[in-house]
Amino acid sequence: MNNFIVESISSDLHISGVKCFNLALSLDCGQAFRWEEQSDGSFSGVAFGKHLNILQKGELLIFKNTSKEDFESLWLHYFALDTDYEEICKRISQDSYIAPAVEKFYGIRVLNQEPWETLVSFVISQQNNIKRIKLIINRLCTRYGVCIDGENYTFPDANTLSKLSVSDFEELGTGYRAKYLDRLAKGVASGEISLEKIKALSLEEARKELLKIYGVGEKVANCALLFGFEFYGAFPVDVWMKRVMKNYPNGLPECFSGVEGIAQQYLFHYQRTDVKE
DNA sequence: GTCCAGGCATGCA
DNA sequence: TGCATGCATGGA
Repeated sequence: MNNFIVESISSDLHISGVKCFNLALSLDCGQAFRWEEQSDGSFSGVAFGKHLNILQKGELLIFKNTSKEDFESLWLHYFALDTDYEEICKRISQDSYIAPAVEKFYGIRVLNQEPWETLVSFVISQQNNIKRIKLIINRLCTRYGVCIDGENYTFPDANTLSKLSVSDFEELGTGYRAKYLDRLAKGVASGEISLEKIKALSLEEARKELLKIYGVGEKVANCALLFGFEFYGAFPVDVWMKRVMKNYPNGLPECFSGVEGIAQQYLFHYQRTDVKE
C-alpha cells in the first residue's frame, strides 16, 4: 500500500517510502506536456496554476517549496499517490504480454490532470508528434497564460481562449486544429460544454458527450477521459497502440478490467520506445 | 524530396 | 455503417 512518510524540511516537502513510482517515466510518457527535466534531474512544471519542482531519489520524492496543504490538496492526487499501483501492476501482470512492459517501465502512473488542460492538449495532439505538441502548448501558455513568477505561465483558461480568433490559434502552429480549438474554447466559456458535468457521468455517457465536441473523436475523447477525467477504464488506441493490439486478437484480458487505461500506458510506452528483446 | 506523428470531419457508397 | 480523402506543421 501507500505507506509513505511526509516530512517538512525547511521549505521543502520530503515524501519517503514511495513504491511503484517513477517520476521521469510518468512525466515523459506522452500523457502530460508541460514538464521539463532540469539539469539536476528534477522536473519543473505548472499545474493548478502553481509552479512545482520535484525530484526523485529512489523511494524519496522532494517537492521544492511546497506546503503540506498543497501536497495534500493538490499533488497527492495529481501524482496518484492515493492509488495502490503495486496492486494494479501485480494484477495486470497476470497477462503475459504486458508483464515485461510493466517490469521494464515499473512505476509509470496515470496522472490526474485538469480536465480543461487535458482536453485542449489532446485536441492539439491529433496527427502530431509529442515534441511538437509540447512546443505548441508551451507557446499557448506563454502567450495567453498568466505569468506566475516571472518565468512560468499557467495554462490559459477557456474564458481567455474564447476571446481569440481562429488565426490566433493558427499562429501558435496548431494548423488545421485551430478551428477545433476556437470552437472548443467558445463552447466551454459559454457554458454550452460543461466539463464538470461530463466528469460526473459514467464512462460511456462521458465519452458520448465528448464525442459531440467538434474536433474530438474516439482517440482524443479516450485520452481526455483517462488523463483528465479520471476514467481509468478508457483505452485510447493510436497508431502505436494499433501495433500493440495485434497481440490481443481476442480483446483485452480480464485482469485489465477497470484499469484498461493504466495498462494501456505501459503498453504504449513499451511499444513507442521499442525495447522489446 | 518523402514520410510520419497519441486523428478528425466530410463525402460517398 | 464503413471506407477514402484532405488537412497544417516540422522533424527525421
